[in-house]
Amino acid sequence: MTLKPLGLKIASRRVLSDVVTDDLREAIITHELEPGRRIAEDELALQMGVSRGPIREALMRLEREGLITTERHKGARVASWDHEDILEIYSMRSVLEELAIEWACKNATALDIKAMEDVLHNYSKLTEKQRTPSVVSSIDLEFHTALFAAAHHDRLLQAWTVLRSQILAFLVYTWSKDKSINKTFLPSWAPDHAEIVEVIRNKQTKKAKEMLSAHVERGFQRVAVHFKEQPIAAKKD
Amino acid sequence: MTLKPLGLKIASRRVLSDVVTDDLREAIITHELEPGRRIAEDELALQMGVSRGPIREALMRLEREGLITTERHKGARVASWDHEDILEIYSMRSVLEELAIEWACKNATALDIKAMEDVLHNYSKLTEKQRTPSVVSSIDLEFHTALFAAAHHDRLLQAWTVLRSQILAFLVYTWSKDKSINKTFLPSWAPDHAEIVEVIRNKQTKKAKEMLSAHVERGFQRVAVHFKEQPIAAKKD
DNA sequence: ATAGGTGGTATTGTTTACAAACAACAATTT
DNA sequence: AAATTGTTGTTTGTAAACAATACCACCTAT
Repeated sequence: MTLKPLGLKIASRRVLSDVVTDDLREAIITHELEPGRRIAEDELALQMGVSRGPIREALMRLEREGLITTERHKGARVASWDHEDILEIYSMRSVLEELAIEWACKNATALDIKAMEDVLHNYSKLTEKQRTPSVVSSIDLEFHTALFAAAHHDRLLQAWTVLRSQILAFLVYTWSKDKSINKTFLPSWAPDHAEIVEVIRNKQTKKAKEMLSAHVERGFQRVAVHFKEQPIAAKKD
Repeated sequence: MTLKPLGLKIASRRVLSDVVTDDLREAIITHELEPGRRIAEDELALQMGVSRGPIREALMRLEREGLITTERHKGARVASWDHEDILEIYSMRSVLEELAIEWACKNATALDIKAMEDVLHNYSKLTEKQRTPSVVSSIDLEFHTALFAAAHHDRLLQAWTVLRSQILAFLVYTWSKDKSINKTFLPSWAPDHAEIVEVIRNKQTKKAKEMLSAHVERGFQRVAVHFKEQPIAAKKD
């Protein structure tokens, strides 16, 4: 008579450097740490109550994600974004998502489709007031993450993870300054994404790629207007 | 009367973790460390005569490059490659190179073009005997690196750097086992790549993308036959 | 007054020591 | 004999001290 072992959820063995990484990422995305801001290892270690080891590890990971930049013997700074960065990020995103949806049409399981539909469902449950820039941005990227997961292409998913962090880092801030988004973007969000799920389910690869390409392009246009040749923050001391 | 300071080439302030990273990468690419091999921090630190700090940093970087895999509290292993990996890598490479050549057609400077031609020139200077798998692989990837550099797209170049390491890691080994390569691949290398330079110079974007797509596809076909459903090394120990 | 050297200070790079987690095996119980 | 528990050894995670580097202000000499 053995007890069923399930339900315990052992909390996935998080280690200090994981906690530091997540906290720092969150601080950067919310602009609690503004772009261009200097990050000293000692200062951060003291503030978070850990030694410099986990801090250094977290900084390396966030550098890989493109959220900070580092120089030899000079330390780290929160990344800042200009028009060129937006162009790079969205051009990259475009080709990656096209590849993703192509693979998703081939490899998506019923479970993968359901995961995407769950995101749509979660969005539909939001009240008017809950649709803040931060929440909608997260859900939007959550959908696309589900799409990349459905491709079953490890390297592609990893590349997306990097882009995703960078997109979140400027998107939340950008949208919070753009009230018009609520009228032009929110109403079409659910039908647009439902349409994407549908073509994947039907494995209409060609149509899927065209739709997603246009989808990403529209996203780029919405964001790009906020980065007309001027950085949102210059590198400061 | 001050001496002219130039010529010293201070070697760009390489730091211990850089040396460890490069040495380890080299060892993995040459299969001095075979795929699946366990890497213990202590052992490696002792062997290279440094402490575990720089070792850990190097391991993290190589994990980012996809040359090793790590698990919580369980350490690192040299990555091993199977058919699925090759499929992922070349599908990724295909879309990245198409984006690269598109941007290169727009942004390449005379210097960028010259850099690519220099690679062609270096290849042409090789004697028959110097055209070993290792040397030709390196020069081939060097050309494509010059192509990505010509795109002037930082994130794209970085993504290529990751793929490049992985490709080198299995290519050198694979080709060393394939004598037929010498007859089918080597003779067409120079004209194929000269053609690519030409369309970039003439900014024939559409034609360039088609050519490069076919070029990568041929590369995939050459490699894929060596990975028919069986890994080149199973995880051992 | 300015160019160039000089030293102090703050910060990163590295080492060493210690703690915690994991894996393998021995001992004990049923 | 099988399974569970305890123990031991190995390896990674973390902390804290030490060394090297870069930055900045000051000083000196022409």
